[in-house]
Amino acid sequence: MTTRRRRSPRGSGEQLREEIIDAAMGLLEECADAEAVSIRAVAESVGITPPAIYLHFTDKDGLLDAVCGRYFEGLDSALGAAQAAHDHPLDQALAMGRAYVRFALDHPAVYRFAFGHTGVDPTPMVDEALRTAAFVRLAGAVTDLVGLGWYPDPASPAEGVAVEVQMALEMWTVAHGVASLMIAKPDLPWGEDLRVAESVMRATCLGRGLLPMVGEHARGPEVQRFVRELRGGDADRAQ
Amino acid sequence: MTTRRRRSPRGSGEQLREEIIDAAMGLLEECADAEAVSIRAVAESVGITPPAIYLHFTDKDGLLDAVCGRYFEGLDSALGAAQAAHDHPLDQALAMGRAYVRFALDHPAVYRFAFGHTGVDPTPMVDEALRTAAFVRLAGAVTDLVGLGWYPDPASPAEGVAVEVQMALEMWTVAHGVASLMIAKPDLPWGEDLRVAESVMRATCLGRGLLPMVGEHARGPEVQRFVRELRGGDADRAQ
DNA sequence: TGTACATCAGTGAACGCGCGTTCACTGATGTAC
DNA sequence: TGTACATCAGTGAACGCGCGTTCACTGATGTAC
Repeated sequence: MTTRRRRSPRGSGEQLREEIIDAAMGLLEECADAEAVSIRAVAESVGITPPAIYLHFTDKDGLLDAVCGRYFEGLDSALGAAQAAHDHPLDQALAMGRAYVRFALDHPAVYRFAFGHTGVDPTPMVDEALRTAAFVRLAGAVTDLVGLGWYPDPASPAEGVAVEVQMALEMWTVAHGVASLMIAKPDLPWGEDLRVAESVMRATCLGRGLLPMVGEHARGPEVQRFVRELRGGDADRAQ
Repeated sequence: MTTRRRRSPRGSGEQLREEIIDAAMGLLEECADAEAVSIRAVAESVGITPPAIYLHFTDKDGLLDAVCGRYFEGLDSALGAAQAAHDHPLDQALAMGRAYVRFALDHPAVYRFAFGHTGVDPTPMVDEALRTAAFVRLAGAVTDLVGLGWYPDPASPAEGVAVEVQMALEMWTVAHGVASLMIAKPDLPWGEDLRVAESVMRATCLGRGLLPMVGEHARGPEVQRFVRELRGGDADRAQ
């Protein structure tokens, strides 16, 4: 049992609420297991009694939702910083991918928890995904790329889904794959830092642009220009 | 309570063991939640009493390990069939990627459970991964591709890890990303069947080969040959 | 073929535990006069 | 400035529950004679 905390003054209920979220997030990371995060453990960690939690959250799910919300806020903030550090949308997209993986690795247990439930929720997941600021941010950079002609519309657009949404989804998939597998299997030969992430994201960006481009007739110079541009700013882009 | 089952004859303890694994796997898929799989629920599903489980497994973890083992057996078998259906190692790699995603989507809860724990286990994970037949199979196809000159050794080999291991790891990452995110967010605009998986895996194969190839000097015809070959057998490769 | 017996797969009841949540309460904080 | 009082953030004790696991047991199965 930690020391008893001073009672909050009248108007500042919000502060304890934040402390509870902090504690829950800390326990989740510490134990690396969502089942170990109990109302009792969170309360003890904050220095209050279990029932006090219910003054700030309707139930345990409410608390865990808040933890996820906190994570996504931080994620969007990290992606925003990564985006702001670059001008070209390709650099922005790659930087956001790196930031995404890095942020996930910094909060592995929360990340696993946030993506460890099926999407059969009350809230439809499409809306949730679109409302997720992080995904919108990524899709924005990809849209800019399409606008620059890097990713021409495919010959056969699939099911009326915009090409930039498809591509943002694929980039998200790749970043998620790296983050998720690095968390699940940290002892695989990942090499130093984000080497694999960098390589696979770059390969996807390159290959994804080339696939439709060479579909009907292989346009040599165009392919080479594309490749040169993608490879051009390596030194600047490497973080 | 289901009907009481006939007692197994003397030598056939193995059969009930398999039935218990089946039941646990079924419950896991049904509830889509590992916490819902209790010893009691499994026992009731099989038609035995809880203590009988302990005649076949040391404890609950032992049972869940066996469930994962069953999954990985099936996965390797599915990948084997996919591989056997093609001659060219690139076709084999892509087919195995598709089979990986398809098999994961067929057992979403088990997949999530198998990848939902950190690798800080007694068994070192590198060994486990290398012993995993499925990964060895994929790495084999990639090794064949390297042998055919599709993926030349990089100018700067990273940390002494063989290029084919790096590439197999990246392909695994991509397939895992698709499977994992499709399971976690089924309502995203994935399109029909494995469209996104097909696209992103193909893009990775293409871009991954091009990245080192154009590193020092952009070799035009070589790039085009590569691209043509990759795109050549579309009709044959589409499942 | 018939009977006594050893084996051991599975049972029934119970254990201790930690959990999420409730409810009547307490007592420090801030306010009205 | 001093006092009585309302508010409400947090407490303490308890609830019912389902869990993993144990242990002495039962009784069908197979075997020895």
